[in-house]
Parts: sequence; C-alpha cells; structure tokens
Amino acid sequence: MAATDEQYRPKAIEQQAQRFWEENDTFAVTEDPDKPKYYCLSMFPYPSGKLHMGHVRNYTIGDVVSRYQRMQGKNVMQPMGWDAFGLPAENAAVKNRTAPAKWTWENIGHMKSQLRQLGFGYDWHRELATCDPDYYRWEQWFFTKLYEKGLVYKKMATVNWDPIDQTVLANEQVVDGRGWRSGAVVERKKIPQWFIKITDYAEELLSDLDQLDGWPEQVRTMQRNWIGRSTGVELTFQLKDRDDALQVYTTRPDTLMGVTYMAVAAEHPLAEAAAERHKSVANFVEECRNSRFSEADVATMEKQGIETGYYAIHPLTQDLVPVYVANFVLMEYGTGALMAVPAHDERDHEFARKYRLPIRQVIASQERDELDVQEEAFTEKGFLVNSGRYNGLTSDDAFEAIADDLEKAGIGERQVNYRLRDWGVSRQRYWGAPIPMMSLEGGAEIPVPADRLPVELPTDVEMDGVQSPIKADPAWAKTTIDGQDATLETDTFDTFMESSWYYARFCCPNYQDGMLDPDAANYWLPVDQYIGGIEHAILHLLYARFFHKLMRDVGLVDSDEPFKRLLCQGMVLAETYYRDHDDGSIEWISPADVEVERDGKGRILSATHRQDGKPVQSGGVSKMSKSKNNGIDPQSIIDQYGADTVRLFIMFAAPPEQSLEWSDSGVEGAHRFLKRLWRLVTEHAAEGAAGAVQADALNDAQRDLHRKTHETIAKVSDDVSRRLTFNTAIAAVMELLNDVGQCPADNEAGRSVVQEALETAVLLLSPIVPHVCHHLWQTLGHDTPVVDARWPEADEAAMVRSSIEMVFQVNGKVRSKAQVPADIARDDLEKQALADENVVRFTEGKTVRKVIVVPNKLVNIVAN
RNA sequence: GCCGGGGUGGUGAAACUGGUAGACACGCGAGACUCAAAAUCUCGUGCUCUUACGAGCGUGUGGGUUCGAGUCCCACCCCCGGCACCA
Repeated sequence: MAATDEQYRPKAIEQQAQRFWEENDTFAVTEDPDKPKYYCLSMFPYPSGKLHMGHVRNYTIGDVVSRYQRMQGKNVMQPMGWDAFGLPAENAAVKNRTAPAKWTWENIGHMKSQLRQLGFGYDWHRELATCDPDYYRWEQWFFTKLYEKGLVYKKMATVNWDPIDQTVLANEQVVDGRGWRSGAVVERKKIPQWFIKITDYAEELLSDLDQLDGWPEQVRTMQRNWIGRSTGVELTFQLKDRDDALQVYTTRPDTLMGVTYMAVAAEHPLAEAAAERHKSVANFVEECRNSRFSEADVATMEKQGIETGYYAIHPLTQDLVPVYVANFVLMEYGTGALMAVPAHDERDHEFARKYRLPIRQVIASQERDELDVQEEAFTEKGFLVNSGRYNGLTSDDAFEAIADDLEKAGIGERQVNYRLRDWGVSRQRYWGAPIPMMSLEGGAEIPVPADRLPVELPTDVEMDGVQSPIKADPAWAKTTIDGQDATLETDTFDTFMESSWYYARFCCPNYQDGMLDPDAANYWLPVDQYIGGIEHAILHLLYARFFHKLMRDVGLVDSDEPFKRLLCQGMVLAETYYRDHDDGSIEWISPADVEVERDGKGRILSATHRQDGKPVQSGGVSKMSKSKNNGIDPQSIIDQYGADTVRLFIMFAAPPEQSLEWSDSGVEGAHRFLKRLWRLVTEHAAEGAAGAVQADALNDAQRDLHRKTHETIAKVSDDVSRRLTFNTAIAAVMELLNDVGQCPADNEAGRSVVQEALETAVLLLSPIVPHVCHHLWQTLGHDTPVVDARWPEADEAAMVRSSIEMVFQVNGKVRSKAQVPADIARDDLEKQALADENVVRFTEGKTVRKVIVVPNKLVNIVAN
C-alpha cells in the first residue's frame, strides 16, 4: 500500500496548490452580470515590514468567507493593497538613512510574498498602494471637487508644537507632555489648516446607522455616541460693564435657574481681555496654553480655574454670576463658554466645591426625597424647585417653557448640536499626499487645476528627522499659474483620506479616466463583508462612510453606504516574560526563548530562559507588541508547520470578535488534526473508490455516521455564513472525524458512508485549510479542483431521528435522562418522567404542583 | 473621566431564542504499540464527598426576577479597545 506511506508534507503540497492557483489565475474576477457578486474586503495593511499575527487573523477570516462564498456560486472579489503613507516610514527613514518611498516599497514586496505563502485567494491584478501617484491623484482631484462644492475650508487649529525641533508632533510623539526626540515641553500652537465639513453630513451619518443591520450593534452605538446629536438651547448672557455678551449652549435649559457661575476657555476673547487686566489671569492662561488637550487628558486632569473679574447677568433673574477661566473648557467645542449648574452637573460640581462657589438645587427627584446636592450632583431629570414660576414643572416641560420664554425675549433659540467636529485633514509631514492647493501672491488660495494633478511628492529625498523635505526645499513649492507666481501647499493629507475610499478604487484600480469607473463601482459596491480590527470602529469607519456619501453626491456611486456587513476581529495576545535588573530596568523576554515547567494538573510551576536556564518572571497575557517583546513571527510558524496549520489554529482558538491567545501547544494540536485528516483520507482512498450511499442499506452505526455527516453540513453552513463562528465550525468537523474513526468500514455500505463523511469534511474545511484540501480532494478521486466545487447541502431525510434524549428535572435540577420516541405524546412523556426511578426518589412524599415540558429538551417537575 | 466590550475547569473555549454548564481542543493521568524513545491509537479528566449508585457545590462579587439564570434586571470589582495627529 504505497499511498498510505505518504506523509503529510505541508511545504510541498502548499507550494503545489499555490502554483495551481497562480497558473490558473483562479482568483481573478471581472464584472459578470449573470452571477451574483460578492465583494469581501479585509482592511489593507500598513506596510510596516512583515506580517504580524493580527494581519494573519484578519486575512484568514476574509479568505475563509471569500472561499465559502465562491463555493456558493458567487462571483467573488477579494482584493488586497497597501495603506502606504504614514509616520513609521518617516521614522524608519531617519533611523536607517533611507528614503520613505524605498523603505515602503521594499516592505510591500516582502509582505506580499508572505501573503502568497499563506494561500490567500486575492485578485492581485487589483493591487494598489496609496503612495502611488496614480492613486492619490484622484484623491487630490476629489478634494478640489469638494472645495468647489464649498465643503472645504481653512481655519486656525491647534497642534502639538515642539519648540526645540521647531516641528509639529503627532499625539503619539508626545510622551508625558514632552517631545519624544527633543524632550522639550510641548506647547499648543495654532496654525492654519484645511478642514472638510463632515458636520454637514452628521444627520445622515447618524440616521443611516439604522439601516446597517449587518454591523455589530456596539459599533453602531459607538458611532452614534461619537456623532453625539443633542437638542438644547443656545442663549446669551449679557456682561456687566461690557458691550459684548457670552454665548453658551446647554442641553439642560430646565436647570437655568441653578446657574451660579460661568466658565470660558483660556483662548476665549473674554479670557484674553481679563489677562490684560490681571497678571494672575495672564499666568493661568499661559499655563493652559502648555497643557495637553486630548479629550482623555482634559477629562482626567484636575479641574482648575481663576476668576476673570467679570460678571454675567442672568437672563431671567438679572442676578450677577462670576465668570471664570477654566482649563476644562475648550475653545474647539461649541462656543468656548458654558453656564455652570453645579447642583446638576458633576464637572460643575467638582469645580464649585474646589472654589467654594454656591450650589443651588433647582431639580428635585420624583423617586428620592432626600437629596443633598451640596454633597453630590443630581444629574437626572426630575421636577423644578427654587425656579420661581417654573416650579413644579417636569424637566421636559420646563425645557419647553424656558426655551419658549428665551426665544420670545430674543436672547436664545433652540438648537440641534453635534459632538462631531469637522475633519482636520492637514498634516505637517512629508510622507503623505500633498494637499492640492496653492496660494497666490496676494494671499488668495485656489485649488490646483485638474490638468496639473497629481501634485507629486518627490521620493528621492533625505530625512533629517525634523522638517519635511518639501517644506525644507523652497523651490519645490514655487510655481506659477496664469503667469502669476504661486506657492504650493506643503502640508499633506491625513492618511485617513487614503483609507476612506480604497475599497471603491479596488473595483477599478487601473481606471485612468477618473477616480472611479461608475459601471464597475456600481457592480461591486457596496462591500458585502468588511473585516478589520475593532480599533477602527469609530474614526476609519466613520470617515469611509462620509467619503462614500460624498462620492455619491458627486455622482460616482449609487449606494448610500459602503459596507453592508462588518466584522470586527479581536486582538492577538501572547504570554509575556521579563526579568528585573538591578538598575531598575525591565528586560522583556520573547516567549519563544522561554521553557515552561508545569505541575501534574498543568499549572505553571516555573519558567526559565532556554539559553541560560535561569528563571524568568511571568508577566501575564497581553497584546502582541514590540514593547513587550511577545510577538510571535508568523513566518517561523509557517516554516515549521505550514500555512494551513497557522490558519487552522487561528480560526479554531477563539471566535473572531474575541481576543485570541497564542498557544504553542494549540498550534501543535492544530497540526495534529491535519495529520489525522490526512491519514484518514489517504488510508481510505488506498482501498479504492467507494460507491454512493444507499440510505436504506445502512445498519445503525452507518446510519448514525450518515446522519452526523448531514448534521455537520447544516451546523458548519450556519456557523460560516450567518454566525461567522469558525471555531465551532471546526469543532463540528472534528466531531465528525472522531465518528469516522469509530465507524467500521468493512463492507460496501460502511465504505460509502465513510467516503461521504470524508468528502464532506474536506469540502467544509477547504475554505479554512485550502492547501491540504486541494490535495485531499484529488486523493478522494476528483478531477476538478476543490476550489471550484460546490458547498454541500444537508439532506433533511438523513437527519431524522427516531428517538431523542430527554432530561428529567425535579425543581430545576437534573435527576435523570432517558431515550424517548421522537413523536411521543405529551401525556406519555409526563407519565414516563413521573415514573422514573430517580425522579421518584425526589418527589416521594411531595405534592407535584406543576409539570413543565420543553419539547425535545426536558421535563421539569415542580414539587414541594 | 466619557463611550464601547469582556470576566465560565489546570488552559483556549462551547452553551445561538431563559431550558442538561463545560461540546471541541490543549494540558495532565492511565493503558496499547515499541528493545527504547518519538509519533500514533484507546480510555479517563470541573471541584468536594462516596467502594459504588449517587449527592453537594460551581459561570468575577453581592442582591433580585423566574418552575428554571452563564444568559434578564440592579449595584459593585477587575481587564481590554476608542477618545479626533499611530494606523
């Protein structure tokens, strides 16, 4: 038996399968109106150098979905490309004395070969890189279109400024308030920047979330909260002894009578006016200028403020309330000023306590009588007290009454507000798409005309680590238009710009006559299944939805939303190990270098370094990262076990949305399963072909396997298509193969059900482990490749059971189990349950109060 | 701080619509094969008590709803993601 000697050799069969797909151009697709289309997209990677496990997980999920849909007879497009602009290229360029473009293209080459080794079924004819002028020229064109439509404007906005390096820093380059390279205390600086009016689409971005029923509810909730629609009132507080007034927005006009002070941002004109009069205010404003300003920083820092010396006049009572400058009020939000109601707002309360400002209760609770707002803010709605003629009204009625009165008096009006702010797209960096604007000598700014696009980024540059090469070289920006001298914009786009429309460009990546070929785009779009990390749940997905609507309104696409179904996969984690050194530093040790010793129950006893045999500390499980040195290189696993083992392990270890913990022994288990599959198939095939299953010729054991096969098809089909729980799909096939091992194949009928089970297993596993299944499908006697096979269908007749197991409970506790006929009458079932020996033990001497029957599952007898 | 998610055996997990908690795997233990080891195969494996039949306990903590709660409700603890210039 020569065939059974053949071992499972992943390297050879994986290369064979990959060569087959490549030679046959298996995954190339074009628009085909006769077939249902399926567009499956995984978030494209930043080409950082090599693939990490997060990529492998993301792309395996996408590949499994794609191959499954192909087996459903769909015209499947699965493209891949490169999110090639970004900060790491600049950092690497400085470190390695190379140009960002060269570094990026080399990384792309290497990562592409790794993707091929993993056997992903991409249509490589559609590959694109966002740093390619053929790509970003259309983004530049689109920006000028938006400019013409009035959706682009320029305004002053705050950046992190490094006063030593004289450069703008990204948030991640600011460490503990200092520049990461210079160590200088970072300042806030205002510079002119370009913005796109995403707020014009806030309402649609919010309401269309309701149609996205293929998205996880949590992502839709996060986007709703991010957009943050609120209804409230904008009102005016006159200032005492000044001509100007304070504009504030509040969502709780019902608390208006509880205002005891006002607060303005440090950049507010009133704060600046106060700074001119009082040295102490000037000092405070200066302090605020250097404090951090991310939302998280502002929310967690200590609330501080100082009196301006000005007073606002309460619009209803005419009382005077002091105006403070406060570090938690931001000029970027709303009007840069707020009315403070410490009794009914936690932040206002904290501030009032600190500066001993009065706290006046104006809302009482319907449910709780004892409320001490001096101790704690009461932020819920209720009914009004201490509010003159509004007393007794509910919060909702008072909202309307007070809003009406303010509107009548002409000092306020109802307003819908959004938390969402316009999208600042200017970056003061080199490695990005140049913003296609130019300024004329008089200062006027105009878009670069379409026939002069792209504004190309020079790639043959040297990086000094401080200034962008196109800013350092004044000649680059120098140009003329209509005989006038002009200067090109030297800022580049936020890289979220490129990733906001790549999914559409994949439909027509080589189209030269425009940003999109509407025929191709409308055939493929929207994306049927989009897969990527949960960390993109808000920003990337919101910007891409926004871009889609912009492209729709320019006439490039017909649909309203880009992604029909969304799957957010969890992170990949691994054990961490470290050693403390005498100088207080921590050395992180790669799990690959650690030997773990376990006790009889598998608990970790000790961990030692493979090289020196000395102990290391366990640091728990955390996200694979450079900083903790716990990344597992996919390449080394592919080299050792093959791509199919990596794919299988990663799909089996956890459901896709959950975090996944790397485990060497789990990988070995996955490999063992593939060897077992290999052995079962090759041993069976060595005996020659088996006939088709004759359902009426089967004995009990054979009928059980036949039924199991079809139950497995039903289970796996549901898991892969609806639930996207590949781990349970794999477990179901494992169960089937365990049963194959138990079923004797010593006659024709036995061999036929085994053949059916093995063919089914290979078909069901082929999207997950395509290489080994490509080979085994041939072994089972098929001439056409498994990639072109149809997904099997469950036969209802094969799944019928004559008897089922019922659970008998007494007072909710399982006391017995019994096989009963599948069509048993309820009366007979109750009788059998009540007569059961062990049930009687627990019901003896008690009165049966109730019998609950859950069909096909259990009988619960309530007795006392 | 705010928004979102999670917590189940020694480990990764399963339990999909309120109905048998722990499928499937890893690890561990026993056995078979072997001169031996590896590989492979078979059996066992939540904890405690019990010769056994079986019983008690058990899904982060505390409470509640229900005939029945991992699943629903309330409060709390811990971990993770996002917070607008990392992508």
